[in-house]
Amino acid sequence: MSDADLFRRRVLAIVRRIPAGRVATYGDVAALAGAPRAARAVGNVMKGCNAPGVPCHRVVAAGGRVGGYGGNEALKRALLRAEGIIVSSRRISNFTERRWKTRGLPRT
DNA sequence: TAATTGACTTCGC
DNA sequence: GGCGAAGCCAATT
Repeated sequence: MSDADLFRRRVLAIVRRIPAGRVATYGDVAALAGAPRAARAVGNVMKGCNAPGVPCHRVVAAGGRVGGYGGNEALKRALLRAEGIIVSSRRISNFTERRWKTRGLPRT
């Protein structure tokens, strides 16, 4: 078990904790995982999406952008919308409300 | 071990 | 709103 594996496990655990109808950004997940600048690394972990029960579609990009989904970005939008998240083209309209906040403080 | 890649983020044009 | 460049981190080859 290497640190990298631990990081991946941590990311998956965090994503799994995202409640339905809420979304978190790659940066947020990365920060919770212990690497505030590892948004890209989080993306790499999600790419695997090996763990079942992990709603990878609830992880979106910063600024309310949907981000990607292995090429099935349309599916991701559909899943999010099905959970009450309003998505326009590639942006989440109510992103600020639906964002999964652990501290309740938006960045200033 | 080194180089490349990617579901990122931010800034500038 | 769209496109490109630089910076960042971990996984993969």
